[in-house]
Amino acid sequence: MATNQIKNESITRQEDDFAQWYTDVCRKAELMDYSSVKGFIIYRPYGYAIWEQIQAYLDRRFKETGHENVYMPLVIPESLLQKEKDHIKGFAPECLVATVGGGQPIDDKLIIRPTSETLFCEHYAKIISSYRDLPKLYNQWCSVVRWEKTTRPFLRGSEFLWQEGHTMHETEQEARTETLKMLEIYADLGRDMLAIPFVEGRKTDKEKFAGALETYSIEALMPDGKALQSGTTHYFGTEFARAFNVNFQGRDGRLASPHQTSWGVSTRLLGAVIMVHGDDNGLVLPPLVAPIQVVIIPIAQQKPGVIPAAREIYRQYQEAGFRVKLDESDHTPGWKFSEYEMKGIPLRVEIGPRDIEKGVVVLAKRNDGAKEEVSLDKMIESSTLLLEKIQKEMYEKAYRYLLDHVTEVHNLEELNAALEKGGYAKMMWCGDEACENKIKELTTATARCMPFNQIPFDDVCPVCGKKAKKVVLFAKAY
RNA sequence: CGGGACGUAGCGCAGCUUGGUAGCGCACUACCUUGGGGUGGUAGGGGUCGUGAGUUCAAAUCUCAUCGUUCCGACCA
Repeated sequence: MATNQIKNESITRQEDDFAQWYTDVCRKAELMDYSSVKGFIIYRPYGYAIWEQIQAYLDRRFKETGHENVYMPLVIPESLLQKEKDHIKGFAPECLVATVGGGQPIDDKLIIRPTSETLFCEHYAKIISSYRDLPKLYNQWCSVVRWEKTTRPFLRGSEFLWQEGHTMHETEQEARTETLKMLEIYADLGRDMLAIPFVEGRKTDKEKFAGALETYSIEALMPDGKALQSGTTHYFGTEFARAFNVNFQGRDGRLASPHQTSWGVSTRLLGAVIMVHGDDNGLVLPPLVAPIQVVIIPIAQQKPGVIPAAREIYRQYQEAGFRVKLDESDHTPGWKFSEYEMKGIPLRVEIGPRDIEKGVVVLAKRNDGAKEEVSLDKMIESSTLLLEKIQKEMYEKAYRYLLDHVTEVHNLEELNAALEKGGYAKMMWCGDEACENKIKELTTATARCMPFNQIPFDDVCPVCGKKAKKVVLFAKAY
């Protein structure tokens, strides 16, 4: 029987209820658990390990590009957060506020950080005084709190883990370059590690970050046809710097305001990985992000010679640098197959009496269920190639799906049809927010981004009929 | 924040309509069996029925409130 016909009965099938499938996978693959407070989840070891893989990649890339890690306080005095008016306007509705400390009321209430621009600015004001102090390229790994009304594991939580980079630059050009450079690193993460093709682009004014002059994002497309904003970078100009009195003496001797950026990705990326690659048997992890890349399942393990053979195989994988697990527990092989499929482990190695006799192992790919027998001396080499192949196949599958779900539309009927099908409706747009609002009203879809790849294909905006200026992707979004 | 559904053992559920002091499957423990797709069996352990009030001789069951989960909307990474 073909592997991919065996369905794990303990999770809802995608086609029956995609949202329920997602929640089932999150819990049954032991990625997370609910806590007793709404929107605050427990990141279980396996889920956290995936995040650690992402962290390791990004942390290396950040450091290679000159960034330093710092840590800012958890709380922001209300008075500080209020200094930049667009910023506070954007975040005030979702702030969690501490009003009592040690049994006494706190006069200047403490806001649990929803993001840390203000803290960074306050600090930068103290440590920047000359162009020689620039650029400042800081990043922090932390969690932030935003009091969300509707929460879903990884996709939207009241607390989530992320990194937030905050940089200050001498010139506008340098800051703008930084904004785009960090977006590229995020796109690399998708392409090189997560096997997710992100659409890169600029946000419309309506969708940009509170207080930013420009926001860029990477957008991923989920199998239910909805888009997921997976990371953002912002160019702030000097607005925050001026509000917080961050200034420096320039090369010309005059006082100037530095140009600022911020950028972040969060544990939402886990949600993207789960949805983009998962199937009815559970999670499917790209090899490069998988905490365990290879799982070894001994068959008839109580028969003499099986466990020693399995351990020897384990040793070889370890020595070759694979992230490998050997499961010697006394569950049946069938149980173990299901278990590790649920957890999305890219490659399974089966070793039993028949294989030992023949001097082979069976290798099974998680992404498509394909099985093959290889001789022991080719095992490591084959596994290396298979993991590369899996990574590539997963990216290509996701990329094909993306291409199939970008539809050029020339009028509102086509827009509706494209959104009905799922995915992005690619449209020429006049640039007027009123047209954006109208589309949202009619379809609930929002402008995801103006992609970098701007190839005009029509002259007029389908909503108002005026001259079109930009290519915009609309989609329903998480 | 609006609308729906749901909270009973670690997980998934039945019991509620018609109140009488809690049950099933999985998981867990022990032993046997089996092992190449969640083996089969025997014997066990575990629950103040989300929480708080109320009605009643008596509440998992009826009433009200509250908290949480989930789905669909509006708002946001």
